[in-house]
Amino acid sequence: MTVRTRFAPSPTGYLHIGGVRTALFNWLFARRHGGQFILRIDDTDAERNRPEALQPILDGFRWLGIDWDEGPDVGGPYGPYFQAQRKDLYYQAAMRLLETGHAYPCYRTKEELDAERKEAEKAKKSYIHRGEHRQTPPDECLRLYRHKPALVRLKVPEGRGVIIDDLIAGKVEVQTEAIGDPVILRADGSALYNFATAVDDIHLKITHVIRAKEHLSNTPVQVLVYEALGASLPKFAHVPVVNAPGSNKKLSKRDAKKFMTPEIVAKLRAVHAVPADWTDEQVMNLETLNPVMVAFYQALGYLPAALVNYFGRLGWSLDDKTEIIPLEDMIRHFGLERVNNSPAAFDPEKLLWLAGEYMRMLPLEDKTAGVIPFLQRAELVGDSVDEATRIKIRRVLEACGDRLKVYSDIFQYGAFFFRDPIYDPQAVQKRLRKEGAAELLRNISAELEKIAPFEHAELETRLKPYCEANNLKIGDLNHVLRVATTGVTIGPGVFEILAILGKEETQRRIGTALQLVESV
RNA sequence: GCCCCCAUCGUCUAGUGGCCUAGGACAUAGCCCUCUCAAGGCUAAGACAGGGGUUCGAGUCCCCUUGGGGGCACCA
Repeated sequence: MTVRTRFAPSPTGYLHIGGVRTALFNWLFARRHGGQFILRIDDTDAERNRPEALQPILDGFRWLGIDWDEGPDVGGPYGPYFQAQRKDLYYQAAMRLLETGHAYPCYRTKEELDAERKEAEKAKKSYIHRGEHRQTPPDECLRLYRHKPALVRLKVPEGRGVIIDDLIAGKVEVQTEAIGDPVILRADGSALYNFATAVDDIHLKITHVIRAKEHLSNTPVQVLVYEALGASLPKFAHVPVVNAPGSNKKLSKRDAKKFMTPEIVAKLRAVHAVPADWTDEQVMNLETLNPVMVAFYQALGYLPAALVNYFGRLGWSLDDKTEIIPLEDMIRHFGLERVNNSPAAFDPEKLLWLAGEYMRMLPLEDKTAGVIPFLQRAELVGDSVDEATRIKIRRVLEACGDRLKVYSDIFQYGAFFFRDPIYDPQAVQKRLRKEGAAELLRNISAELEKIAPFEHAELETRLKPYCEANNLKIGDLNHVLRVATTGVTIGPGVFEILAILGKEETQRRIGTALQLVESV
């Protein structure tokens, strides 16, 4: 039997990290065993469902390279893949249960139920609902239901345990005494989650249900549905939740606001992920781009491979030391046996480190192609990039070396290559407003004028003797030159910078810097 | 309240009774390299939640306590 796994997001929010991790585990497991990975959309809750929230989810998966064999856009033999379009299936299954005596209609009103619940609470007993039609014969139940549709409840068998042999959580047993007869169908004929999920998983021939740990306590009910429907059980694997950084609380999209610190807002502005004329208030209220969402990392220019590696390692390990696990290796070795059975906290710093490692491994050509959209969004290069610009970008990237961990780091290390320097007052104060700095700059300028070709090696071999002759340290010269030509104190090596800028531009910037210093 | 689950450095993890004086990684600190910033190299600090058992021997098995999580819906 071929392995079939599924991920069933509900389009109520955007693709967030915990979901991606769960989806990735499903995907890896399917790929590892040459099976199929299915995307099913749990959109039965019309109130919370936002149709526009689906596209970002699909886009996010595609960006990460998590593809699905069946689901939205691609179809498949067991469709439709939207629960909202599968209502007939649930209804039919519920009718079958009614016929076979595994379910019964329940005419109790909400008020009555609430009262019973309150009573039980008062008596300090847990409330386990058992409807009066449990004992009613199937044909009578069916007749009643046809006559007057109502809630349909599953008849939970009494006096036995339900055992879940979970691939991650181990053996879990629950007594049926602790399970109230669950509603499987509302009076309007719509299905409830626990029922719809089981019906779908049966219909989709899912062999391995890999999902978040919070569903573990739902599983006994679903197992009972499987049994009532006469279906064979899939394997279950409940993946522990992902916790918020530095906490033992589950990472939640409802936490999104908390992540919107001034630092994050500044970061989003820096990468031009939001319109420049937005107020801080507007950016703060943006719920789609924050560290809980995958789109955030895309906007900042994280390499998708790094995210996949990170999420793969969050709760799963290859061995006792491997951190960087290329996708092919992950697929080859992924297994549920090595998934931890305790929650893991999301660590953005380790993710950043991994992003840097992947960026470092990326061929220059790919890096160039990847960084261009970021430069375009910031309007540092035009919409169409000609060959000369492309070569320049490549040279800039080469000069930046391993400094780039994510694409948006280009703004920090290389923006000045594509626009005039923005002189940082502190840098100017420290390096240019020093005694003799202006004169030094003028002298260097004269020296630079004599250098040809204006290349890294030539600059270095000519400027070093100059320093020695004038009793200067190379650093003294470079600091001044760096601030004069870039406006800031950080960046690639100064000789590389000058070579990329070219003699003319270098001289022009030195001139600007001199004017700036002498104007006050 | 009831039911279920979890527990190794700050964080991700290795560990399935002797290989553990508990290994690796991120982060942290120091040093080296160096024109800045990164990167890199070296070094340091840092954990078996607590208490009982079982055993010749326990991070590893059992029980209790504590702490945490999830569920107990006509949400998914």
